Amino acid sequence: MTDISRSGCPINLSLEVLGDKWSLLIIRDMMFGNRRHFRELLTKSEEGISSNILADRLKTLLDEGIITREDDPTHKQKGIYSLTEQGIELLPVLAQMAAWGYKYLPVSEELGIRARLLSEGGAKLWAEFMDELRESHLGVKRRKRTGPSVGERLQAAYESVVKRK
Amino acid sequence: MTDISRSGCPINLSLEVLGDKWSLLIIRDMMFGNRRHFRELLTKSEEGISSNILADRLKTLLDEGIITREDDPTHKQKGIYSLTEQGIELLPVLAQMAAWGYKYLPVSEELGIRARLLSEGGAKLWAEFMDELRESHLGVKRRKRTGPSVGERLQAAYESVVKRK
DNA sequence: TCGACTGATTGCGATTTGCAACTGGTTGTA
DNA sequence: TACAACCAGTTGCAAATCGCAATCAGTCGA
Repeated sequence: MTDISRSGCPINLSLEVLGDKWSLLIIRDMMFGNRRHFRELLTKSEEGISSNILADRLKTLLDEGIITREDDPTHKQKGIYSLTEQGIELLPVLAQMAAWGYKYLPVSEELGIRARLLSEGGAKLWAEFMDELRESHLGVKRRKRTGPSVGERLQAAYESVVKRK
Repeated sequence: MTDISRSGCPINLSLEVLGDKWSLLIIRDMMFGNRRHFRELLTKSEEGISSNILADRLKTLLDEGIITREDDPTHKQKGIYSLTEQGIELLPVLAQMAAWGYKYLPVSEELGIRARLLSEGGAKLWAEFMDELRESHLGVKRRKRTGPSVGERLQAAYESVVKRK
C-alpha cells in the first residue's frame, strides 16, 4: 500500500484501500462466514487464499482501521479478528456488489442465495444485519428481538440449497 | 483477466471483473465526468492512468459487456465508449463506495461534494441519475422533466466548490 | 505538405502475486 | 514427559502484472 494517494476522490481512496482481489473477500468471510481466526480465514474460504497474502492483507486492514485484533484467551497463539464500525459499514458496498454479480455473472446457486436474500431485503435488512455485526464484533448490546437473526436466516437459506443437492 | 474463476460467489465474481485499481475509476469517469473517448479518459482524469493500462482495461470491460465501443462519425480513428445497462447498474456500487470513502477517508473538499450529494440523495436520486445515463449512453428516451438534471446538479456543486478556492 | 492529434503498442524495470516449504511456539493426549 | 497436531505467521523464488516513457501508423485541419 503506497502512502501517497493518487487523488482525493472518495472512490479512488476507497479503491486504494480495498481495490484488490482479496481484501473484500476477507471482509466478506468475516461478515457472512463468521471467520475470526487466521486459520479459519485461510482454510475455510471458497477461494483458497495463500497465507502470505492473508497475513499481508490483515496487516493492511488493521492499519486502515477496518478490523482489530485481540488475543484469544483460550489459546495463547490465537488471535481474534473483529470488524470495526468502519468495517461493518462496508456491508452496503458488499451487498451492492453481490447484487450486481448475482444479476450479471455466472453465480452458483448455493452461493447466490444469500446475495438474493440480501438484495431483496434492501436497506432495512442491511441495517438489521449491521446491528447484529455490532453485537458480535463490537460487543454492543442489542434490544431483544424475536425470531431468527438475519445471520441465521442467511445461513439457513444457504444450507437448504446445499442439502438439496 | 483469467478465464477460470476461483468460486461462484457473486462477490468474488464481481471482484474478478472489477477488483483492480483502475476499472472502477474508468467507469466513474464515464459516469460522472462524461468521458467517452480514449484521449479524454487518458488525460482528463485526476489520477493519470497510463495508456497501456487504459487500453487493456477498456478491452476487458468490452469483453465483460460493461461498456461498448462504436466509431465516432466525425473522426475515423475516434471511438465512442458507452456504458451498457450492466455498466450503468454499477452506479449503486460506486455510490456506496463513495459514501464509505467520504465518511472514513481523507477526501478532498472539491471531490467529496459529489459523494455527499449522491449519498444524501439516496436510492431515488441514483435511479434518476441512472435514467439519465440510459438516455446519454443507450439512447433511451426519457419523459420530459423539469429543472436541472442530476448530472448537471452534481457538476454545478463541484464547480461551486472549485470556484470558491 | 506538414504539424498536431487520434487510439493504441512496445520495451523494460519495478512491484505484486501465488505457491510451497518452513519457523517457532502452543495444546491436547497418552 | 514425549509427541503429534495445531497455531499464526515468515521466507524464498518464479511468474504475472504494473507503470512509465517512447514510439507507431493512420487521420485531420491548415
